[in-house]
Amino acid sequence: MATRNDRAERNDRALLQAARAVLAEDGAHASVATIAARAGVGIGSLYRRYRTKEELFQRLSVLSLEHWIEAAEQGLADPDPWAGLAGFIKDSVEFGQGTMAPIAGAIEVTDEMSAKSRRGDDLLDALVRRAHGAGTLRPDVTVTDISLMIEQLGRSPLVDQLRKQGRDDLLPAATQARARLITIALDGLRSGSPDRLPGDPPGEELFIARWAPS
Amino acid sequence: MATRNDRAERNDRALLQAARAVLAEDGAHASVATIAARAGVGIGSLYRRYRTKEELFQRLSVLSLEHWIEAAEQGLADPDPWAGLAGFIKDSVEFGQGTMAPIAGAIEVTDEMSAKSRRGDDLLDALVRRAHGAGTLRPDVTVTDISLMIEQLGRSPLVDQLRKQGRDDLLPAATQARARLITIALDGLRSGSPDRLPGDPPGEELFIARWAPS
DNA sequence: CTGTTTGCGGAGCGATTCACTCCGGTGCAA
DNA sequence: TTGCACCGGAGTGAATCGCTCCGCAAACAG
Repeated sequence: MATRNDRAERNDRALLQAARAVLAEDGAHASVATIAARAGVGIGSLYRRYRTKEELFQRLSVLSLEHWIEAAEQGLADPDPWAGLAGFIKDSVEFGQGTMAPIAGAIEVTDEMSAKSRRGDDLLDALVRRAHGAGTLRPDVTVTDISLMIEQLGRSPLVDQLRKQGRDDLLPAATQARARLITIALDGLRSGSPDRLPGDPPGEELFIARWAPS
Repeated sequence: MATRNDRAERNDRALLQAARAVLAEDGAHASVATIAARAGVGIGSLYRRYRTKEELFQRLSVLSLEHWIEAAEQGLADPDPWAGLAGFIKDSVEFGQGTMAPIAGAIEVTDEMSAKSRRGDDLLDALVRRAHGAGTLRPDVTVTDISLMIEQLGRSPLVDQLRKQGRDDLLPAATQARARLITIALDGLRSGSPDRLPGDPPGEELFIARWAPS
């Protein structure tokens, strides 16, 4: 029917997907021209849908937060506390939650964003508490440790760069290599690890501060 | 005595240190103006010492590789194979070896760079083989896995961004938080981990390709 | 103390890139 | 065929890039 709307919707999806990819590759200086080109869409069309670059990134943030919430809910739905937590971490890392980090502080946080962020934090908190209760998660690990790990593993310099160089042939190998790292890290999260974690447990203020305007 | 040379040398050190810091914060689009300003040095002075931006980055690469080699030698000097490897990994991550990744492919690789890189690879290989022989390192982990882990942990988006925002008060907490992640990852590297690592072992071609000109 | 040298900081240069505007063209709806 | 909604991308001023050049001050030789 509405072939016009169909196309518009397809363009919108392509734009958001391209924005995520370009953000991962170019980091903070991702340009709208690159995003539009990657989406196969004119710059003019991008600006009809989003009045400004910031608005596009805000929309992208909301979508990422929604994915994050959904993944946490799925993890809680798993009857096995450890499998639920591990699946959530794997999903978040592979989805690329960490790619949002470069724009933190550079865009204004909308009410919708902070609401969804709070909701996600609560879910993750429940997920971690449940794993602690079951005794499968090493007791000295905190929620912030896990958030930090997801962010740290979520940006793969190697994958980003290979993509930028157009070495798409090596991409599967690089992604697989990262999957191995995730497994290693997850094993380190299990109970019964030999070393005590050093230092004081990190607080939430680390993650709150970064979204403050610079 | 040679107060002139003294000052020049101090400037040079400040430049290199600033270059490393700015590279960590701004990534690929680190500008010479920013580097000079951070070092408290005029742009003109920077260009007396290094004919071009590329030359500065090449020098920085050599110094990083030298640190990498030295850390590996120290690790091999440790009589305990596991402690030697773990210390090497910790040192490399905290030194920030990963911050060099953004300029890979953007600068030409000098002969000195590739020679030192080869030397470092050999040392790391020996370090890993020794740990495997002692049985303390999980057998399915390869040298590439470890290189990748160092790079992945070596860039801390959180630390970089907090520094960019001038929240120096939170820096110690953020660094400490990363130290916890290193411990977790190291525990995951130990023998006796429950999960087999997924996928095929990654090959070296991943790291070789990235230094090729795009 | 004087004249020379040496390294210094930063204004300025052309080229490039940025986010964003504006308009002629295209193809669907009637 | 006519009207028009939407599209792509050339164009715009501003900002930033790597780099050059020059006036200046301090350290040297005499």
